[in-house]
Amino acid sequence: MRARSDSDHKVEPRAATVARRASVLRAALECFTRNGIDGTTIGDIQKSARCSVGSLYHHFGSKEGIAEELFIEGISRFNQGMVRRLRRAQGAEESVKAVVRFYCDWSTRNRALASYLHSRDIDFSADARVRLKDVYRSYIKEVFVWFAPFVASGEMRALPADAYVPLISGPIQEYVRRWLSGHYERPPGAMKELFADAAWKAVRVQP
Amino acid sequence: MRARSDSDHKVEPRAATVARRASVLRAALECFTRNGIDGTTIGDIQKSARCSVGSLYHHFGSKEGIAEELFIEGISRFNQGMVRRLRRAQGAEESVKAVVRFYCDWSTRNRALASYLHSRDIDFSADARVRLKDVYRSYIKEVFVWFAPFVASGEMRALPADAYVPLISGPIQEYVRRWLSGHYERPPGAMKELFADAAWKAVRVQP
DNA sequence: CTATTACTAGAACCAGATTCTAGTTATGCT
DNA sequence: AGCATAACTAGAATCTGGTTCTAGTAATAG
Repeated sequence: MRARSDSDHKVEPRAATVARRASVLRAALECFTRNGIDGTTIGDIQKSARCSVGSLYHHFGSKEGIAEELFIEGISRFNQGMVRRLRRAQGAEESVKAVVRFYCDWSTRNRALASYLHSRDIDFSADARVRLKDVYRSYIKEVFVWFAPFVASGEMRALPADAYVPLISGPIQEYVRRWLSGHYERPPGAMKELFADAAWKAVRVQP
Repeated sequence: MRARSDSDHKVEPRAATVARRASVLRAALECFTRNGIDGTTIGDIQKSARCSVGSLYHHFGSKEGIAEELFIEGISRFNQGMVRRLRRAQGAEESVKAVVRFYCDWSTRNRALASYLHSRDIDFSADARVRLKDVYRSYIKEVFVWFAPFVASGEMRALPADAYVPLISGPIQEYVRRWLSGHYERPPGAMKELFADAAWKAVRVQP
């Protein structure tokens, strides 16, 4: 009941592997949040995850590898949530506003991870950058497929493709970033509807 | 012609000091850009700046210290430029659009520094965070003094104070960030007016 | 001209990331 | 079942590179 079809040669990882990787990532996020990335040592993660150095290096290759994995997994989780949320929305206005609201809600609910995701995306290995770009590309495709009909029907403005994300989620993103780094007091929830309205105003047809 | 008033006890740094600090920061930015922060060693910076380890530590205390200084200086330079640009603008609409345009132009002109400024702002020492907050606070005050009359006169919407920056510069910032990390092809200049218009629409009174 | 302080140099040190060797445990195959 | 192979774990040994320390040299003040 867990073997894969015989045409699929990819090996199913052991249950223990999955658990260990997850526990390491959990531990790493905890340490990174408390002491920053540079501030945490392999030893810290090791102790917190109750595993050996060998194990860490077997699964992730390096400290940087752990950081990259955590980042990419976090982004993936966020993207999945967003797509799921979008599919429940009805119509253009609802959809645009759903993007803003989800961004806000998710960041509030997963504060530590959100903070980590904001902290970096440079300094990655070439390999990680490629993986990240793939994740991003497939996400953006799904999102565009969702919105394309609204543009076609004339409900949303026709703009250069790269303009939509900044216009819709730029403001809430910037607010959340500043809130996470302690510059703003009020939780993003307080601004949610304001930014949702602004997003819709920015991309709808008609002033 | 360079002595300070006798009531001022702060010591004027030597010319050589100023030059050395500057050359280290220049070298550091170069290295960070090429190899990332973790990827550059003290030795790299040293070689690139043609100075000794002792000198580096005398001036900056640590590698992190160099990174922080570079960051804070970069932000300050940006802020100064923005304020200067703003003072040349006439009226509310001009001013709002000037913010977007300046952000765009500056990032394009100082690409390496802009990229560095986007790459982090976490992982800083408590001291650096305080300094950064000060820089930011005094900047935001100047900007708000500039815009307050437009709100008072009813040209711009009255909103929670923390909403303006995200609404006005959130989109261009997000676009630039993605452009810098290679996700977007078109230089921000191509989007400048689009985002400037959107910013104005977001904060003006009247739909 | 002397005292003081800013600054530079580079060798020594040391923390902590990474590598290596020797295992142990699970899975697949016959 | 019993063997072969690959996944995984452990922790000691190594090595890179950040930091500290000592001994200076230049500049400024009185």
